Amino acid sequence: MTDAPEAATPARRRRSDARRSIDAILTAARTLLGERPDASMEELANAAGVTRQTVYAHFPSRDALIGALIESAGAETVEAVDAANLDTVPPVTALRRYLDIGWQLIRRYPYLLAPALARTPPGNEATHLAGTAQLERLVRRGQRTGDFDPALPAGWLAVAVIGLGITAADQVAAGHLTADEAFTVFSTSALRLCGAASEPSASG
Amino acid sequence: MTDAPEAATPARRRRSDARRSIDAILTAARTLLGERPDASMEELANAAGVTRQTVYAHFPSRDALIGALIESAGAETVEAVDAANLDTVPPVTALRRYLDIGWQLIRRYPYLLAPALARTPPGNEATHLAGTAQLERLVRRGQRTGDFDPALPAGWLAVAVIGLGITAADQVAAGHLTADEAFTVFSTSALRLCGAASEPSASG
DNA sequence: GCTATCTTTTACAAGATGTAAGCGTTGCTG
DNA sequence: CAGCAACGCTTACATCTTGTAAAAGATAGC
Repeated sequence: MTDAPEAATPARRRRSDARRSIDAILTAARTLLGERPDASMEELANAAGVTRQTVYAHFPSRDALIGALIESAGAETVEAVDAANLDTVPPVTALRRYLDIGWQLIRRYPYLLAPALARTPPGNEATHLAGTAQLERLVRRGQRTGDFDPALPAGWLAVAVIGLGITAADQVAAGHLTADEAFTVFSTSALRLCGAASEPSASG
Repeated sequence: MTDAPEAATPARRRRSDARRSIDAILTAARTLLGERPDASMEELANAAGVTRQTVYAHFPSRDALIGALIESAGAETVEAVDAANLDTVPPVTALRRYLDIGWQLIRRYPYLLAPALARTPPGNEATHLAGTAQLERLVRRGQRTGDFDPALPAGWLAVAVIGLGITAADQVAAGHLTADEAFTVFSTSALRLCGAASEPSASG
């Protein structure tokens, strides 16, 4: 999950306290950046219980740290989606499951949609793209089977659905919707956008 | 249009060169921040042909400058929407016009959706809200007349449509779509989201 | 216990944001 | 046209933040 900073070195042996520090930094950054995306490196280090230089010892720059966070959350989600066996269920059901997983991602890692962090640091677009690629494949399958409207390109629908999720999360953050309300309108909107035949929004 | 920085002082008399400086700063900031949202105040000042301190003479802080930009663009758009007489045409037509105006706003002022600028500086949420309020009213009218699906709350649909526009603009910026393609899928998606009966996407 | 590794301390450099005072310049206005 | 007030420019300073660097102390692993 929480991968080593340098992706180049395949499996460098680290001392236990080093791993502990890295984990503490990532955890502290997750929570603190979720509240204040412009927190300084010093604040991050203090929250993690280490000094600023220790942070730099593991992450060469601020962008690298943020990149590790995004990478971590993205990989986790891709894994969850893969484990959900979306290819073996009807497209509408698969989309519902995908929305559910994606919504949990946004809720658990609110820092992901913090404006200052939204600009993807170069290098880790791969994971982000992997997430949308999964959705795009799902949409394309649904269009082939006739469950989704093929009028709009699958690539667009994928990013549009993700955009709707971000909008919904923003509404929660702004206090305009509760989390449950937001997920309901998000799901309904995403299904409608994909042209799915309107079905009862039964959970599960 | 380009209003004075301090909204408190109602109509303070300014010298002509002061107005010229303010205008040069705003214009330069528009273009430069559109390209590089993290441009420094010094770069902004140089682009405007003034010194950094002159910028600070008119805008007390960076956020204040950005706020003035957003305020300016927002007011301009609200004005354009008001002038479009959206209340006197069928809701679907009105929505099409609104999408057109909104799209032009995004295209003309790409800096508006730059991540670093997206966090609205406190104080000028009013104009932004005014823009969505217009859309929300439009959607609500369409729901009353039966042209739009009333299943989803109008407030959500309004922000969701705007979110779709931002997503579409992002796709253009990322080079995944041309501007024309993006507007097409954006319009189609927005209409579908509102539950508008599918009509030929005739322009005008 | 020894040693490589990790953390901390201390120091430095660069860049950005703001603040402030002094002086020259420009544009109104009488 | 002359004077005054407003305005812009220069210079200087303070602070915060990022990032680099080296040396000394602490710790884990063997």
